[in-house]
Amino acid sequence: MNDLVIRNRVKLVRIEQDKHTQGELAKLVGVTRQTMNLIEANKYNPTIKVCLLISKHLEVSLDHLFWMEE
Amino acid sequence: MNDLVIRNRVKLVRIEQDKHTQGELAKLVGVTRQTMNLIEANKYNPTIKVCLLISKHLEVSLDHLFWMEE
DNA sequence: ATTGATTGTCATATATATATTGCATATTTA
DNA sequence: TAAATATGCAATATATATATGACAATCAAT
Repeated sequence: MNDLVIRNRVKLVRIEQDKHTQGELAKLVGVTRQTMNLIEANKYNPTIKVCLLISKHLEVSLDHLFWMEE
Repeated sequence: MNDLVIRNRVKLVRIEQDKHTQGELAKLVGVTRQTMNLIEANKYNPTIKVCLLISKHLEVSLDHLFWMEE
């Protein structure tokens, strides 16, 4: 439809916190590591449910984690 | 996987603002009215892209619009 | 009462988010 | 420097978000 891109700083925040591996976060959220990998690489457009779970486990707001670019 | 529910106040905010009809908001966001209807009825788990577009056009934060309940 | 606009909802089709398995490459740690 | 762990990324399968078209129900303004 539009060519706007969804970006996130999941990987950045996860690494900064040095608390979970990609696989651990995936497990906490309830998705596979591959799905988390694609989300972190900004190659997916995840559902709000997954985003809310990531936000919860990383303890940062949705708005801080996800945004739009043109 | 889990039985947690995603809720939103899209309809509430839209009606309060008295600015767009369901169909107009759908068009602005780039989805069909039916999709917007299901989102407003909390029967869908929309993608973050759609959520960000709704948030943008209603001019409220993601965190204010979407949350989780157990 | 009737018309027009808005909304709820159905049934079917398509696109894509997510799962599964597997393997190669980094990165860390002993 | 080897072994263990973490990450990136294929290919294919499945579940579900979204589209399409249509119609009934609700509500507002005649």
